[in-house]
Amino acid sequence: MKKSSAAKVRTRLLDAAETLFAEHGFSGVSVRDIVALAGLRISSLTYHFESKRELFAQVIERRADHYIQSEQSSLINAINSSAGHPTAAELVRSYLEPSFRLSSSSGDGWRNYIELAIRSLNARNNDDVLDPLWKNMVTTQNILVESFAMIYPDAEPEDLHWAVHFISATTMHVLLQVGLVDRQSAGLCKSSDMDRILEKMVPFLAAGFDALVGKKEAVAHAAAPDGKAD
Amino acid sequence: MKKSSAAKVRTRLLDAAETLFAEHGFSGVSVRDIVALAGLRISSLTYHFESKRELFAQVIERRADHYIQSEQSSLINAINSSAGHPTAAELVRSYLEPSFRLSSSSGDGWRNYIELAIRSLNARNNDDVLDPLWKNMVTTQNILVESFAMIYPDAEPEDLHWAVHFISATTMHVLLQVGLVDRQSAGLCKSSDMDRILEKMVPFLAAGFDALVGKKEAVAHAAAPDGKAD
DNA sequence: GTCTATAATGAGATAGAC
DNA sequence: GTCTATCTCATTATAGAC
Repeated sequence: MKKSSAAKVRTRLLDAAETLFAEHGFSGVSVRDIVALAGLRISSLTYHFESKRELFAQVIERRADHYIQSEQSSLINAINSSAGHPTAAELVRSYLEPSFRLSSSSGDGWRNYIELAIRSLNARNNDDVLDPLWKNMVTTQNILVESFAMIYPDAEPEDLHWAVHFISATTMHVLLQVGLVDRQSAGLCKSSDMDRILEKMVPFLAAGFDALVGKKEAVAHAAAPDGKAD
Repeated sequence: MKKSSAAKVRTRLLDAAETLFAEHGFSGVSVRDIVALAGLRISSLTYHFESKRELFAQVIERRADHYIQSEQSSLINAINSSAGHPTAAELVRSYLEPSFRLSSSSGDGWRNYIELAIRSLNARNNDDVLDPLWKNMVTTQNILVESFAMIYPDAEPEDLHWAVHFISATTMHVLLQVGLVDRQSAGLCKSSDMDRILEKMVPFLAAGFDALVGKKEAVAHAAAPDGKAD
């Protein structure tokens, strides 16, 4: 019962830390809170991780590769499966889908992780621990930019970056599942209903993208059925 | 030098707290940090504010009315000045403009305040201190929903709320000025360039809105040049 | 590997001189 | 109104028994 529960204790500590960090942030949580939730003692935490900060680092690291890979392979898959010419809506959907699916998967683990990652990356104070996550996020964004560049070959690079900026901004905030929309709509919309949000968000963002980047001499949303669409 | 600097000391403490809370969050800052930045002693803080939490509450409260009023009056103004029939782009612009203007106004005060407010509201753990801010945010959102309902009378209420959700999500994240777009574009776009962002963001969001809400039996992104557009 | 016990430091808040 | 000095408690981390 010692060797096998060793790994399990480690996992329990990571899970507890993930939950609490997601809820209250790094500074808002004490190691006492963490070991209490895990049903352990402080010294057990120090045995498996050398410090609170190191524990945080490993919480971030644990799911990082899986998360990044899900996003990037989904994008690459969308490009390949459409013979290198996906629609804007397909690209947006393939960008959103992995995060949304993971965030609403069973258990709170992935939701907590995604919220923690987003809040950490959005903080002003950028801990070195987050550097790999940052780097991979930049890569993902650029895959999206380059994918869009393929279907909008005349677009200004600046506009592509702004559009992707807006897409990721919306995405990151939506993934936080802040309850504002629940309250403003008196319960008609739920910020946790990721399926419905995906359905509504894809056309919203695709049209925004087209308006910002796909104009040139044609108008975006009015009568201009030339090329582009098929 | 005592009476006149009394108010100034209070302000210095509020300013220091605002700056540090915006940078590191409530839990990430100690009262020692705050009084150090203000060039004072802890007991001075306790004299003017009874506790750290009370200081935080007054930081939030200090600019709340001005902030909320700017947003709401800008929206109401947009409706009135267009004789009750503004365009989607006008509405979006009037929604964004006050926050953007304040955020990039001289000094860091407003930028810090807005970031602090957004991060606090987006936290899972909702302190009672934020209740008035929450309430006013919901009101603002509903003004926007109702304004859009005027120009899209056939829209489903649910879609209006989702669209406003996406608009506010983008806005809140953009206002945080996270440097992702700076890095992904290698400096071509700056997340602090609020003027340029406003210029690009208005058509993006307006088109997204139109695609989500302004459709009905027509298709969103393909050739369907009937009615609607004029 | 996990425990109890405790060290060492930092936290928020207060007392009382001036 | 602001200071110095201090209280009290919570925090991270470690020592050493088992």
